[in-house]
Amino acid sequence: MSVTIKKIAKDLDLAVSTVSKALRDSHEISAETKARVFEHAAKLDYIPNPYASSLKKGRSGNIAVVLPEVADSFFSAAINGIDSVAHEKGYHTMVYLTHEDIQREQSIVREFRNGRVDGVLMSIVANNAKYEHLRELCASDVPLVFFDRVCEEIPTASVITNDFESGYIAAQHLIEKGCKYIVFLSMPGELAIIKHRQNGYQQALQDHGMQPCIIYCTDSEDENIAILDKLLTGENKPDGIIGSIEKITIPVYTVCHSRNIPIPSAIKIIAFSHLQIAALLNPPLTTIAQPAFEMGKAAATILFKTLAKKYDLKDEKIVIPSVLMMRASTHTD
Amino acid sequence: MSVTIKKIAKDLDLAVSTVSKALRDSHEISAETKARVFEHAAKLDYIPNPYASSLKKGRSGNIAVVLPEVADSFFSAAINGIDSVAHEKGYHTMVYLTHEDIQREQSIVREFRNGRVDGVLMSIVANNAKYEHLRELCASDVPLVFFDRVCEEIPTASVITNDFESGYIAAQHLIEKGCKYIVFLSMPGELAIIKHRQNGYQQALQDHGMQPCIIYCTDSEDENIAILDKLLTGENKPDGIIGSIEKITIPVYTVCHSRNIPIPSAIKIIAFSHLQIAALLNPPLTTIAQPAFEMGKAAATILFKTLAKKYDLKDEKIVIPSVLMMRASTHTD
DNA sequence: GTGAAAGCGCTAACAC
DNA sequence: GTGTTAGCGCTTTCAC
Repeated sequence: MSVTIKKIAKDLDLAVSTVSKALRDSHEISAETKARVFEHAAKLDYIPNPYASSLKKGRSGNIAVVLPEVADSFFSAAINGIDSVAHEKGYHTMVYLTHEDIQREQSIVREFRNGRVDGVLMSIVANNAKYEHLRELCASDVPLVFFDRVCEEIPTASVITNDFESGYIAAQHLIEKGCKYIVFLSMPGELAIIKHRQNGYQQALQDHGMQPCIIYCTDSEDENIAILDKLLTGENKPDGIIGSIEKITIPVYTVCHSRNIPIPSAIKIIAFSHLQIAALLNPPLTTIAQPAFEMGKAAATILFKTLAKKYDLKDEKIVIPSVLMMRASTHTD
Repeated sequence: MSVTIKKIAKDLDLAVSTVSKALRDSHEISAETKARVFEHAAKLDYIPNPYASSLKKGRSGNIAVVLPEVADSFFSAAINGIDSVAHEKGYHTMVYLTHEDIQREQSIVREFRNGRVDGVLMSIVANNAKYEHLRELCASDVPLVFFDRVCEEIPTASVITNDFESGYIAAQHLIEKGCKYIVFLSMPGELAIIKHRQNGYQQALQDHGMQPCIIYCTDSEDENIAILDKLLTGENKPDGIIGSIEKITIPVYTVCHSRNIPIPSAIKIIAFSHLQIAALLNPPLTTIAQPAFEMGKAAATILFKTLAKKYDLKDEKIVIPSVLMMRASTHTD
């Protein structure tokens, strides 16, 4: 096995406790002894066993990040933001993917209740109304911070973007560009962020005396293509589309291309997306871009604040606004 | 604190060792006792402390994934592949981002040598020829598997794609499409995968009696735009471009769009990229797509094989071929 | 200023 | 079949 405090103590003819204190630069150890210990530790390339000390101190030095999927560029950026804070604080980041599966989320979260991680950052699965496992996690005193996809029934901190307002802005943008029949592509389930975007959309249409129309997509890209193909080649075609989440973008463009539906002249498209490459699409896609990196960073910052000095998370609600990136899919000039 | 074996033992008037064995379904415990233990453990919602047992058994149940950056879609897909195996094996995944910084890579890897993780999956930073930290990691008996970006000086397992051949195929594809002056966009440094792609490119050009031309890009998107703008508006313009890594794609398209250089008539573009959305670019981008998910999965599979039963990693070299996705940026029809 | 000892939660000999 | 004991590597009283 590798080099331990015991070995250093033996080599220098000291007690393990002395070495332990010296390594932690305790004031009760003489400068001379500290110097000897440090030197010998460096020579042997001593690296402390993190889990031995975690067992003693009751903290692991790890945090968990729980995500529905990482393929989505939003979550990549969020992990970057989280890691930027965690690394600075000397914490290690464990990543868990739920793949939108509530059972998987439950079994993952369950394990957090016995010391593997000191805190949890989480974006919950869609299409679900179960949250007993989250309640239990909080009851176990493991701090939990939601970001992006929050569970509003759990009283803890959250970092979100202004989804209602963004939904309103997206709809208003299409209305200003002359759209008369705007469809909102939604996802089934209880996901708060989509609900809020949808409500913003509905409010905007109502404010302009227009009739909302919600279409529900699924998790299958093939099914979504079929749904959209039917919508865009049917009787009552929309002239504006709002994609409520990033992955709906690809099927929309795919159908418009395959059916030769010109964007933006026949139909204008705006999507909630974080993709930088949206600017290079054919045509460039107007997006509502979420501040993913900043949200991850803010969520991690809150978590480390409570890890450093416990305080009540439930009043910590941060809203970081999304940004409308106007491009050619809604805009002729 | 939370419920421990000790508490269960006390409640049931048993010894801790009996409870421990019962929970692990040991044959030396009576069915009746096991039943009592299981029932009581379930009732108290007992969750074992992973680091207590790891301290004892010398394994943490965690693996590390070390990546240069996670924003790139390749690495998102790779993490998915890794997680799919790790989750099945009951392991937990820790993610570390080096941001292409060798010092950060060194300090991260150093910490792996004392039990925090049982094994490491790694894609090394570019632009670097230091690997003493990797050698030390291997010397500490922590199994290391490279994927995608390997360090060839370290004798351990690796999962890569056929980079030389792909570079050759990319060049050949452009030659077949009529290109006479093909530029290869490279990155400075020692990165093996780029070197191999570049060598394949050079071989193809040589085989066709053509003169290779390598242009080195940087980590700055602005600088790359300047470099490409100069190249594409200068004296001696190329009629074919090969982008050696995904992130070079955006500046190439940006410059072509801003300078009104038509693709593919004036210039044909092919890029090494994993982006699905390449099909929606303007025009759709021909790519050499790496099997990111499969590579991550294969690398993780090798790691768990050696964690289950130690064997010599150094002869395990897996090559998973990339796929040419022919699209309109190289192809008129 | 240094050391001895207890113990974090769990496992694994080795008794009985 | 069950219990006792020692100990993984480290921290932390508490003696000296």
